[in-house]
Amino acid sequence: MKRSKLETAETRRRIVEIAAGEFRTNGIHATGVADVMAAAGLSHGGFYRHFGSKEHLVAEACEAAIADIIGALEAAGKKGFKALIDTYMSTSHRDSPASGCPLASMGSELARADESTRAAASRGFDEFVDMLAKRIRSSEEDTNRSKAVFALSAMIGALTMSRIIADPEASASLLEDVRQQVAAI
Amino acid sequence: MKRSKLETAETRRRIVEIAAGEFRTNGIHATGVADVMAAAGLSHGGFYRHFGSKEHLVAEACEAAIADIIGALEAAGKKGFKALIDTYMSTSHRDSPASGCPLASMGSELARADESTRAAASRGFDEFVDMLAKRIRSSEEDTNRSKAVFALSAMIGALTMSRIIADPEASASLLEDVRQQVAAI
DNA sequence: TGTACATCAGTGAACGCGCGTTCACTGATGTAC
DNA sequence: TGTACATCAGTGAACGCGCGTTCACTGATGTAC
Repeated sequence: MKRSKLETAETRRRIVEIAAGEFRTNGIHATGVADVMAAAGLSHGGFYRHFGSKEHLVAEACEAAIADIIGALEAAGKKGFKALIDTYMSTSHRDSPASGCPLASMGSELARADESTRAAASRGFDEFVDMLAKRIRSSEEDTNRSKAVFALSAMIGALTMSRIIADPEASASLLEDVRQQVAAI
Repeated sequence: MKRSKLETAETRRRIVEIAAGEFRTNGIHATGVADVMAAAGLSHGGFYRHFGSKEHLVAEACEAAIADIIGALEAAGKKGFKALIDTYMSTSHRDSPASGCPLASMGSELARADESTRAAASRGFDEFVDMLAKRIRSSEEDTNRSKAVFALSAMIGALTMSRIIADPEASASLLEDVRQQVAAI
Protein backbone atom coordinates (compact mmCIF):
# COMPACT_ATOMS: atom_id res chain seq x y z
CA MET A 1 0.00 0.00 0.00
CA LYS A 2 1.14 3.54 -0.66
CA ARG A 3 2.89 5.41 2.18
CA SER A 4 2.98 9.10 3.03
CA LYS A 5 5.81 11.21 1.64
CA LEU A 6 7.28 11.50 5.13
CA GLU A 7 7.21 7.75 5.70
CA THR A 8 8.71 7.13 2.27
CA ALA A 9 11.59 9.52 2.88
CA GLU A 10 12.21 7.98 6.30
CA THR A 11 12.23 4.44 4.84
CA ARG A 12 14.71 5.47 2.18
CA ARG A 13 16.94 7.09 4.77
CA ARG A 14 16.79 3.94 6.92
CA ILE A 15 17.77 1.72 3.97
CA VAL A 16 20.84 3.88 3.29
CA GLU A 17 21.78 3.90 6.98
CA ILE A 18 21.50 0.12 7.31
CA ALA A 19 23.32 -0.46 4.02
CA ALA A 20 26.16 1.79 5.20
CA GLY A 21 26.58 -0.53 8.19
CA GLU A 22 26.23 -3.81 6.29
CA PHE A 23 28.63 -2.83 3.50
CA ARG A 24 31.25 -1.80 6.05
CA THR A 25 30.79 -4.99 8.08
CA ASN A 26 30.54 -7.63 5.37
CA GLY A 27 31.82 -5.88 2.27
CA ILE A 28 29.99 -4.52 -0.76
CA HIS A 29 30.04 -7.69 -2.85
CA ALA A 30 29.06 -9.98 0.02
CA THR A 31 26.06 -7.85 1.03
CA GLY A 32 22.96 -8.45 -1.06
CA VAL A 33 20.08 -6.09 -1.74
CA ALA A 34 17.81 -8.62 -0.01
CA ASP A 35 20.10 -8.64 3.07
CA VAL A 36 19.84 -4.88 3.42
CA MET A 37 16.07 -4.84 2.90
CA ALA A 38 15.56 -7.66 5.41
CA ALA A 39 17.70 -5.82 7.96
CA ALA A 40 15.45 -2.80 7.38
CA GLY A 41 12.37 -4.98 8.00
CA LEU A 42 11.21 -4.82 4.38
CA SER A 43 10.83 -7.31 1.54
CA HIS A 44 13.41 -7.03 -1.22
CA GLY A 45 10.93 -6.23 -3.99
CA GLY A 46 10.36 -2.68 -2.80
CA PHE A 47 14.01 -1.77 -3.16
CA TYR A 48 13.60 -0.42 -6.68
CA ARG A 49 10.95 2.10 -5.59
CA HIS A 50 13.83 3.90 -3.85
CA PHE A 51 16.97 3.15 -5.89
CA GLY A 52 17.72 2.54 -9.56
CA SER A 53 20.23 -0.21 -8.80
CA LYS A 54 22.44 -1.69 -6.09
CA GLU A 55 25.26 0.56 -7.32
CA HIS A 56 23.20 3.67 -6.61
CA LEU A 57 22.71 2.46 -3.04
CA VAL A 58 26.42 1.72 -2.70
CA ALA A 59 27.27 5.30 -3.69
CA GLU A 60 24.78 6.78 -1.22
CA ALA A 61 25.79 4.39 1.55
CA CYS A 62 29.43 5.29 1.02
CA GLU A 63 28.61 8.97 1.30
CA ALA A 64 26.58 8.36 4.47
CA ALA A 65 29.37 6.25 5.97
CA ILE A 66 31.94 8.98 5.40
CA ALA A 67 29.60 11.52 7.00
CA ASP A 68 29.23 9.13 10.00
CA ILE A 69 32.91 8.80 10.70
CA ILE A 70 33.73 12.45 10.05
CA GLY A 71 30.93 13.47 12.43
CA ALA A 72 32.11 11.08 15.14
CA LEU A 73 35.73 12.16 14.80
CA GLU A 74 34.86 15.85 14.76
CA ALA A 75 33.20 15.31 18.13
CA ALA A 76 36.24 13.42 19.46
CA GLY A 77 38.52 15.97 17.81
CA LYS A 78 37.21 18.87 19.88
CA LYS A 79 39.83 17.84 22.40
CA GLY A 80 42.46 18.30 19.68
CA PHE A 81 44.39 16.42 17.00
CA LYS A 82 45.74 13.80 19.37
CA ALA A 83 42.28 12.85 20.69
CA LEU A 84 41.04 12.46 17.13
CA ILE A 85 43.94 10.18 16.18
CA ASP A 86 43.48 8.17 19.41
CA THR A 87 39.85 7.52 18.48
CA TYR A 88 40.63 6.48 14.91
CA MET A 89 43.49 4.21 15.95
CA SER A 90 41.63 2.54 18.82
CA THR A 91 40.85 -1.16 19.07
CA SER A 92 37.20 -0.22 19.48
CA HIS A 93 37.24 1.43 16.04
CA ARG A 94 38.95 -1.69 14.71
CA ASP A 95 36.24 -3.89 16.26
CA SER A 96 33.28 -1.77 15.11
CA PRO A 97 33.57 -1.51 11.35
CA ALA A 98 29.80 -0.94 11.00
CA SER A 99 30.15 2.61 12.31
CA GLY A 100 33.78 3.12 11.37
CA CYS A 101 35.79 4.53 8.49
CA PRO A 102 34.58 3.16 5.13
CA LEU A 103 37.92 3.94 3.45
CA ALA A 104 39.47 1.25 5.66
CA SER A 105 36.59 -1.26 5.75
CA MET A 106 35.80 -1.12 2.02
CA GLY A 107 39.04 0.35 0.61
CA SER A 108 39.98 -2.28 -1.94
CA GLU A 109 36.37 -2.74 -3.02
CA LEU A 110 35.93 1.01 -3.48
CA ALA A 111 38.90 1.00 -5.87
CA ARG A 112 36.78 -1.18 -8.19
CA ALA A 113 33.44 0.57 -7.58
CA ASP A 114 31.63 2.68 -10.18
CA GLU A 115 32.38 6.33 -10.88
CA SER A 116 29.85 7.93 -8.54
CA THR A 117 30.86 5.73 -5.60
CA ARG A 118 34.53 6.52 -6.14
CA ALA A 119 33.64 10.20 -6.44
CA ALA A 120 31.81 10.03 -3.11
CA ALA A 121 34.76 8.27 -1.49
CA SER A 122 37.19 10.80 -2.97
CA ARG A 123 35.15 13.74 -1.68
CA GLY A 124 35.04 12.02 1.71
CA PHE A 125 38.81 11.61 1.73
CA ASP A 126 39.24 15.31 0.93
CA GLU A 127 36.85 16.38 3.70
CA PHE A 128 38.66 14.10 6.10
CA VAL A 129 42.02 15.57 5.13
CA ASP A 130 40.67 19.11 5.57
CA MET A 131 39.39 18.24 9.02
CA LEU A 132 42.79 16.85 10.01
CA ALA A 133 44.72 19.72 8.43
CA LYS A 134 42.76 22.24 10.51
CA ARG A 135 44.04 20.54 13.64
CA ILE A 136 47.71 20.44 12.67
CA ARG A 137 49.83 23.40 13.73
CA SER A 138 52.82 24.06 11.53
CA SER A 139 54.45 26.72 9.42
CA GLU A 140 52.46 26.74 6.19
CA GLU A 141 48.98 25.68 5.13
CA ASP A 142 50.29 23.58 2.24
CA THR A 143 52.45 21.66 4.67
CA ASN A 144 49.47 21.07 6.95
CA ARG A 145 47.49 19.52 4.15
CA SER A 146 50.40 17.31 3.07
CA LYS A 147 50.87 16.14 6.62
CA ALA A 148 47.15 15.41 6.90
CA VAL A 149 47.22 13.32 3.70
CA PHE A 150 50.19 11.40 5.07
CA ALA A 151 48.54 10.90 8.47
CA LEU A 152 45.25 9.68 6.99
CA SER A 153 46.99 7.31 4.56
CA ALA A 154 48.93 5.78 7.45
CA MET A 155 45.79 5.45 9.58
CA ILE A 156 43.77 3.82 6.78
CA GLY A 157 46.57 1.38 6.04
CA ALA A 158 47.16 0.55 9.70
CA LEU A 159 43.47 0.06 10.51
CA THR A 160 43.05 -2.24 7.50
CA MET A 161 46.10 -4.27 8.52
CA SER A 162 44.95 -4.43 12.15
CA ARG A 163 41.81 -6.21 10.93
CA ILE A 164 43.80 -8.70 8.86
CA ILE A 165 46.18 -9.68 11.68
CA ALA A 166 44.41 -12.39 13.67
CA ASP A 167 46.55 -12.21 16.81
CA PRO A 168 44.92 -9.56 19.05
CA GLU A 169 48.18 -8.50 20.67
CA ALA A 170 50.06 -8.08 17.41
CA SER A 171 47.09 -6.22 15.96
CA ALA A 172 46.83 -3.85 18.95
CA SER A 173 50.56 -3.17 18.98
CA LEU A 174 50.51 -2.32 15.27
CA LEU A 175 47.74 0.22 15.94
CA GLU A 176 49.57 1.66 18.94
CA ASP A 177 52.85 1.82 17.06
CA VAL A 178 51.40 3.74 14.12
CA ARG A 179 49.21 5.85 16.42
CA GLN A 180 52.28 7.21 18.19
CA GLN A 181 54.04 8.06 14.95
CA VAL A 182 50.96 9.71 13.45
CA ALA A 183 50.51 11.75 16.62
CA ALA A 184 54.13 12.94 16.21
CA ILE A 185 53.46 14.33 12.72
CA MET B 1 43.31 -38.26 -18.95
CA LYS B 2 45.93 -38.61 -16.26
CA ARG B 3 48.99 -36.31 -16.43
CA SER B 4 52.56 -36.84 -15.30
CA LYS B 5 53.55 -35.70 -11.82
CA LEU B 6 55.61 -32.90 -13.33
CA GLU B 7 52.76 -31.70 -15.50
CA THR B 8 50.35 -31.85 -12.56
CA ALA B 9 52.65 -29.80 -10.33
CA GLU B 10 53.17 -27.27 -13.12
CA THR B 11 49.40 -26.96 -13.70
CA ARG B 12 48.80 -26.38 -10.02
CA ARG B 13 51.52 -23.76 -9.88
CA ARG B 14 50.01 -22.03 -12.92
CA ILE B 15 46.54 -21.96 -11.35
CA VAL B 16 47.94 -20.28 -8.21
CA GLU B 17 49.92 -17.79 -10.29
CA ILE B 18 46.91 -16.83 -12.41
CA ALA B 19 44.62 -16.66 -9.37
CA ALA B 20 47.09 -14.35 -7.63
CA GLY B 21 46.76 -11.96 -10.57
CA GLU B 22 42.97 -12.23 -10.96
CA PHE B 23 42.24 -11.78 -7.24
CA ARG B 24 44.43 -8.68 -7.13
CA THR B 25 42.86 -7.23 -10.29
CA ASN B 26 39.17 -7.98 -9.75
CA GLY B 27 38.94 -8.80 -6.07
CA ILE B 28 38.49 -12.13 -4.31
CA HIS B 29 34.70 -12.19 -4.28
CA ALA B 30 34.34 -11.04 -7.88
CA THR B 31 36.73 -13.69 -9.23
CA GLY B 32 35.16 -17.10 -9.72
CA VAL B 33 36.84 -20.50 -9.70
CA ALA B 34 35.69 -20.90 -13.31
CA ASP B 35 37.28 -17.55 -14.25
CA VAL B 36 40.64 -18.64 -12.89
CA MET B 37 40.49 -22.06 -14.55
CA ALA B 38 39.45 -20.55 -17.89
CA ALA B 39 42.35 -18.07 -17.67
CA ALA B 40 44.62 -21.08 -17.10
CA GLY B 41 43.18 -22.78 -20.20
CA LEU B 42 41.38 -25.47 -18.21
CA SER B 43 37.76 -26.43 -17.56
CA HIS B 44 36.46 -25.62 -14.09
CA GLY B 45 35.69 -29.22 -13.13
CA GLY B 46 39.32 -30.13 -12.63
CA PHE B 47 39.84 -27.47 -9.99
CA TYR B 48 39.08 -29.83 -7.11
CA ARG B 49 41.85 -32.25 -8.14
CA HIS B 50 44.23 -29.51 -6.97
CA PHE B 51 42.44 -27.60 -4.19
CA GLY B 52 39.93 -28.51 -1.48
CA SER B 53 37.97 -25.29 -1.94
CA LYS B 54 38.14 -21.76 -3.33
CA GLU B 55 39.30 -20.59 0.11
CA HIS B 56 42.35 -22.84 -0.07
CA LEU B 57 43.27 -21.28 -3.40
CA VAL B 58 42.75 -17.79 -1.97
CA ALA B 59 45.21 -18.53 0.83
CA GLU B 60 47.86 -19.87 -1.56
CA ALA B 61 47.32 -17.08 -4.07
CA CYS B 62 47.71 -14.52 -1.30
CA GLU B 63 50.97 -16.11 -0.25
CA ALA B 64 52.21 -16.17 -3.85
CA ALA B 65 51.19 -12.52 -4.37
CA ILE B 66 53.13 -11.40 -1.32
CA ALA B 67 56.18 -13.33 -2.53
CA ASP B 68 55.79 -11.58 -5.93
CA ILE B 69 55.83 -8.07 -4.59
CA ILE B 70 58.54 -8.70 -2.00
CA GLY B 71 60.71 -10.22 -4.70
CA ALA B 72 60.16 -7.32 -7.08
CA LEU B 73 60.82 -4.73 -4.38
CA GLU B 74 63.91 -6.51 -3.11
CA ALA B 75 65.31 -6.20 -6.62
CA ALA B 76 64.38 -2.50 -6.79
CA GLY B 77 65.58 -2.05 -3.21
CA LYS B 78 69.17 -2.98 -4.02
CA LYS B 79 69.61 0.67 -4.86
CA GLY B 80 68.47 1.49 -1.32
CA PHE B 81 65.41 2.38 0.74
CA LYS B 82 64.45 5.35 -1.40
CA ALA B 83 64.44 3.32 -4.65
CA LEU B 84 62.21 0.73 -3.00
CA ILE B 85 59.74 3.37 -1.82
CA ASP B 86 59.80 5.04 -5.27
CA THR B 87 58.83 1.74 -6.88
CA TYR B 88 56.00 1.02 -4.44
CA MET B 89 54.59 4.55 -4.68
CA SER B 90 54.78 4.77 -8.47
CA THR B 91 51.82 5.27 -10.79
CA SER B 92 52.90 2.13 -12.62
CA HIS B 93 52.45 0.10 -9.42
CA ARG B 94 49.05 1.79 -9.01
CA ASP B 95 48.10 0.85 -12.58
CA SER B 96 49.31 -2.77 -12.40
CA PRO B 97 47.49 -4.34 -9.47
CA ALA B 98 47.85 -7.83 -11.01
CA SER B 99 51.54 -7.93 -10.10
CA GLY B 100 51.39 -5.44 -7.22
CA CYS B 101 50.99 -5.48 -3.47
CA PRO B 102 48.04 -7.68 -2.39
CA LEU B 103 47.73 -5.87 0.94
CA ALA B 104 46.63 -2.80 -1.01
CA SER B 105 44.62 -4.47 -3.79
CA MET B 106 42.73 -6.91 -1.54
CA GLY B 107 43.13 -5.25 1.88
CA SER B 108 39.53 -4.90 2.96
CA GLU B 109 38.63 -8.32 1.56
CA LEU B 110 41.55 -9.95 3.38
CA ALA B 111 40.20 -8.57 6.67
CA ARG B 112 37.14 -10.82 6.13
CA ALA B 113 39.01 -13.83 4.72
CA ASP B 114 39.41 -17.14 6.53
CA GLU B 115 42.08 -17.85 9.12
CA SER B 116 44.74 -19.33 6.85
CA THR B 117 44.46 -16.51 4.32
CA ARG B 118 44.77 -13.90 7.04
CA ALA B 119 47.73 -15.81 8.49
CA ALA B 120 49.42 -15.75 5.08
CA ALA B 121 48.75 -12.03 4.72
CA SER B 122 50.04 -11.38 8.25
CA ARG B 123 53.25 -13.31 7.60
CA GLY B 124 53.64 -11.36 4.37
CA PHE B 125 53.22 -8.07 6.19
CA ASP B 126 55.90 -9.10 8.71
CA GLU B 127 58.34 -10.12 5.98
CA PHE B 128 57.68 -6.86 4.20
CA VAL B 129 58.32 -4.89 7.39
CA ASP B 130 61.57 -6.80 7.99
CA MET B 131 62.72 -6.04 4.47
CA LEU B 132 62.02 -2.34 4.97
CA ALA B 133 63.54 -2.23 8.46
CA LYS B 134 66.82 -3.61 7.12
CA ARG B 135 67.08 -0.62 4.82
CA ILE B 136 66.39 2.06 7.44
CA ARG B 137 69.39 3.52 9.21
CA SER B 138 68.68 4.83 12.67
CA SER B 139 69.79 4.49 16.28
CA GLU B 140 68.09 1.30 17.48
CA GLU B 141 66.70 -1.83 15.85
CA ASP B 142 63.33 -1.50 17.61
CA THR B 143 62.98 1.98 16.18
CA ASN B 144 63.77 0.70 12.69
CA ARG B 145 61.01 -1.85 12.86
CA SER B 146 58.51 0.71 14.19
CA LYS B 147 59.42 3.08 11.40
CA ALA B 148 59.05 0.30 8.84
CA VAL B 149 55.56 -0.54 10.16
CA PHE B 150 54.63 3.11 9.90
CA ALA B 151 56.08 3.45 6.40
CA LEU B 152 54.32 0.33 5.10
CA SER B 153 50.97 1.34 6.64
CA ALA B 154 51.21 4.73 4.95
CA MET B 155 52.16 3.17 1.61
CA ILE B 156 49.31 0.62 1.71
CA GLY B 157 46.79 3.33 2.63
CA ALA B 158 48.07 5.73 0.00
CA LEU B 159 48.18 3.15 -2.80
CA THR B 160 44.63 2.04 -1.98
CA MET B 161 43.40 5.65 -1.99
CA SER B 162 45.26 6.41 -5.24
CA ARG B 163 43.17 3.69 -6.91
CA ILE B 164 39.89 5.10 -5.54
CA ILE B 165 40.55 8.68 -6.67
CA ALA B 166 39.40 8.88 -10.30
CA ASP B 167 41.20 12.09 -11.24
CA PRO B 168 44.66 11.02 -12.47
CA GLU B 169 46.36 14.23 -11.35
CA ALA B 170 44.93 14.16 -7.84
CA SER B 171 45.77 10.47 -7.58
CA ALA B 172 49.37 10.98 -8.71
CA SER B 173 49.89 13.94 -6.41
CA LEU B 174 48.59 11.94 -3.43
CA LEU B 175 51.15 9.23 -4.22
CA GLU B 176 53.94 11.74 -4.67
CA ASP B 177 53.00 13.58 -1.50
CA VAL B 178 53.05 10.47 0.67
CA ARG B 179 56.11 9.10 -1.14
CA GLN B 180 58.14 12.13 -0.09
CA GLN B 181 57.10 11.87 3.52
CA VAL B 182 57.72 8.12 3.69
CA ALA B 183 61.17 8.66 2.16
CA ALA B 184 61.87 11.16 4.96
CA ILE B 185 61.15 8.59 7.67
C1' DT C 1 62.27 -55.34 -19.94
C1' DG C 2 57.31 -56.34 -20.88
C1' DT C 3 52.59 -56.63 -19.55
C1' DA C 4 48.31 -55.99 -16.89
C1' DC C 5 45.96 -52.99 -14.11
C1' DA C 6 45.01 -49.34 -10.67
C1' DT C 7 45.37 -44.45 -10.36
C1' DC C 8 43.92 -39.99 -11.19
C1' DA C 9 44.21 -35.18 -14.07
C1' DG C 10 41.12 -33.18 -16.76
C1' DT C 11 36.29 -32.85 -19.15
C1' DG C 12 31.72 -31.27 -19.29
C1' DA C 13 27.11 -31.78 -17.56
C1' DA C 14 24.61 -31.15 -13.53
C1' DC C 15 23.51 -29.84 -8.50
C1' DG C 16 21.31 -26.44 -5.29
C1' DC C 17 21.57 -21.83 -4.17
C1' DG C 18 21.60 -16.84 -3.93
C1' DC C 19 22.25 -12.94 -6.69
C1' DG C 20 20.16 -8.42 -8.95
C1' DT C 21 16.16 -7.25 -11.08
C1' DT C 22 11.16 -7.37 -12.79
C1' DC C 23 6.34 -7.61 -12.31
C1' DA C 24 1.30 -8.12 -11.17
C1' DC C 25 -1.05 -6.97 -7.36
C1' DT C 26 -2.85 -4.38 -2.95
C1' DG C 27 -4.61 -0.61 -0.75
C1' DA C 28 -3.58 3.85 1.61
C1' DT C 29 -2.21 8.47 0.06
C1' DG C 30 -2.70 12.57 -2.32
C1' DT C 31 -4.98 15.24 -5.87
C1' DA C 32 -8.51 17.17 -9.06
C1' DC C 33 -13.03 18.73 -9.19
C1' DT D 1 -15.20 20.37 2.63
C1' DG D 2 -16.48 16.02 0.21
C1' DT D 3 -15.95 12.68 -3.34
C1' DA D 4 -13.87 10.09 -7.20
C1' DC D 5 -9.79 8.55 -8.97
C1' DA D 6 -4.82 8.31 -10.15
C1' DT D 7 -0.58 7.39 -7.86
C1' DC D 8 2.76 4.60 -5.96
C1' DA D 9 5.23 2.16 -1.51
C1' DG D 10 5.50 -2.23 -0.36
C1' DT D 11 4.62 -7.49 -1.12
C1' DG D 12 5.96 -11.86 -2.74
C1' DA D 13 6.57 -14.78 -6.69
C1' DA D 14 9.31 -15.22 -10.59
C1' DC D 15 13.13 -14.16 -14.10
C1' DG D 16 17.78 -15.47 -15.96
C1' DC D 17 22.25 -16.00 -14.46
C1' DG D 18 26.57 -17.25 -12.31
C1' DC D 19 28.35 -19.08 -8.23
C1' DG D 20 30.98 -23.13 -5.66
C1' DT D 21 30.89 -27.80 -5.79
C1' DT D 22 29.99 -32.77 -7.34
C1' DC D 23 30.17 -36.57 -10.39
C1' DA D 24 30.44 -40.12 -14.14
C1' DC D 25 33.51 -40.64 -17.55
C1' DT D 26 38.08 -40.83 -20.44
C1' DG D 27 42.49 -42.33 -21.24
C1' DA D 28 47.49 -41.55 -20.29
C1' DT D 29 50.56 -42.41 -16.34
C1' DG D 30 52.78 -45.05 -13.08
C1' DT D 31 53.22 -49.37 -10.59
C1' DA D 32 53.27 -54.36 -9.42
C1' DC D 33 54.61 -58.60 -11.13
